[in-house]
Amino acid sequence: MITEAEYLKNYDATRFPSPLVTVDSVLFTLHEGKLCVLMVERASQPQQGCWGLPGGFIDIARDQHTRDTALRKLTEKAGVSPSWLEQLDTFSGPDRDPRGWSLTIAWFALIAWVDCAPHIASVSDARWLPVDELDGYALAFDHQKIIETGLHRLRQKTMYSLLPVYCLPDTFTQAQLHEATEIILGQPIQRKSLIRRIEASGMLEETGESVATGARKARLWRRKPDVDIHLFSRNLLAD
Amino acid sequence: MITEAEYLKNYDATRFPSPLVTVDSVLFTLHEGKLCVLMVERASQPQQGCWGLPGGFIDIARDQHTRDTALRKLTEKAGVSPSWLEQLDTFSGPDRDPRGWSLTIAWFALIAWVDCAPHIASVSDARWLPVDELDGYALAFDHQKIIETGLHRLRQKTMYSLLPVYCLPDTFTQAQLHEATEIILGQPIQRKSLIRRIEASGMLEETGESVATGARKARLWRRKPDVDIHLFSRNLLAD
DNA sequence: GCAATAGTGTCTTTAAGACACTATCAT
DNA sequence: ATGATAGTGTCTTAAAGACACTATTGC
Repeated sequence: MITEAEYLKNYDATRFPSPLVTVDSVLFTLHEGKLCVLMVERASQPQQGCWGLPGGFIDIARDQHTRDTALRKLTEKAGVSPSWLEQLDTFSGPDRDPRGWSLTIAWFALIAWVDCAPHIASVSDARWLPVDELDGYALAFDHQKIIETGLHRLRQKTMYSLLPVYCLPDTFTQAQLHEATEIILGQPIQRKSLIRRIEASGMLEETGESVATGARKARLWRRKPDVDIHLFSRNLLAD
Repeated sequence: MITEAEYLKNYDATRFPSPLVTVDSVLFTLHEGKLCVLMVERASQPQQGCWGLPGGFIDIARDQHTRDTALRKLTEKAGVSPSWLEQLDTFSGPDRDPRGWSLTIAWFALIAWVDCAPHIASVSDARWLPVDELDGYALAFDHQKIIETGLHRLRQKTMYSLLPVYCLPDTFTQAQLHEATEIILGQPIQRKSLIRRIEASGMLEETGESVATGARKARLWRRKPDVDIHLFSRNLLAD
């Protein structure tokens, strides 16, 4: 019987073959009436030239969690950290990456288009692709499946929370939230239902300002500082 | 510019330091009116003698997914594969394991107590621990936190599905499902609500048999073969 | 004034909560 | 027959759906 200290002194982490571990993020935004996902053109092998999710290897010297890895890679590509970031799922297996048995920890993120538009416009390898046009692109590895999982999470959570506010700028109108919700869910939503939810959630507050949108001015709203997301006990579109 | 084939020929997966990757499972069951989690007494270092979740390293020669790793380890410890198995979350960081930067993929599982009682009784290192008595045990690594995350998942999902049926034997009465739901949620549930949900879910069917429970006989139910779980659009206990 | 968008009032619908009622079985 | 547990009927309640109504603004 040895002590833990003795055991650790002699421990060799490379004795057993271990999987290749990466972290990838599905970052959604809304732009011109479409739901888009941030994709990066792969500059190097493998799958060079394909479009892949922003991600990469964990830097065990710098990252305290895989969340840090996700944030680091997203900040590199989008120039800003997302408004929403949560773990999505992991994807693993011997065949998903030609380099061998691999595992990716996928994160799910949201951001307002305006918050990163300038940065993304300035780089040539990152681009917002509308999710309904992904068929036209060669996607790397199993990233198509990861995106679908992210889409499913986005739609589910939109049914029982105000998650779409994290796709909007700091201040926004009820109409913007309404449009965002309809784009994500792909069907019409009663305006009244959303307004009731804004009230009931306690997540949002009026800024006091209004903006002209062509007709009557609309009041501006923002998320209360440091407020947690509110989960409703019923879904929208319950049929 | 090199081709992918040339690149792969020269690829060395050990060039970059990579995290220690494990798979752990939170397997819950119900026994004697208590919610229990399967724990294993650690036979070797690190954290020898502590109680930990059943889990271990991925065997990249045998496991096609981390799900297979979870199943392999659970079958070793519980002697049977769980009725329910889904991915829970990942936990990572430089300090959670003394061997170095580590990552565990946590799975969430349910099984009926009777299905693995004989096997667990036959081994000395695995035991069902009631979740409300875990304070009395030295738990390994961050397994306390992983269990709490599993508990949260179990309680949330119980509010909008019939998930507790996966903690019950193949055939069961409405009263058993009712009791299971109340134990998991920790508060009384209207019998009528559950009966309505059984009907509406389309997941269950009567076996045609009845069992005596002391008074009037109760009808037996089972899950329809290969049926998917039904998600309700409202939660129980919505207040 | 009129068109257009913002915002409200209120009736209907759905599924849960509450709880009393009836049914069946062992004794 | 009685008591206990199984199972039903039905009223109330909470929140979404539907949709018509009023309010405000630019022209």
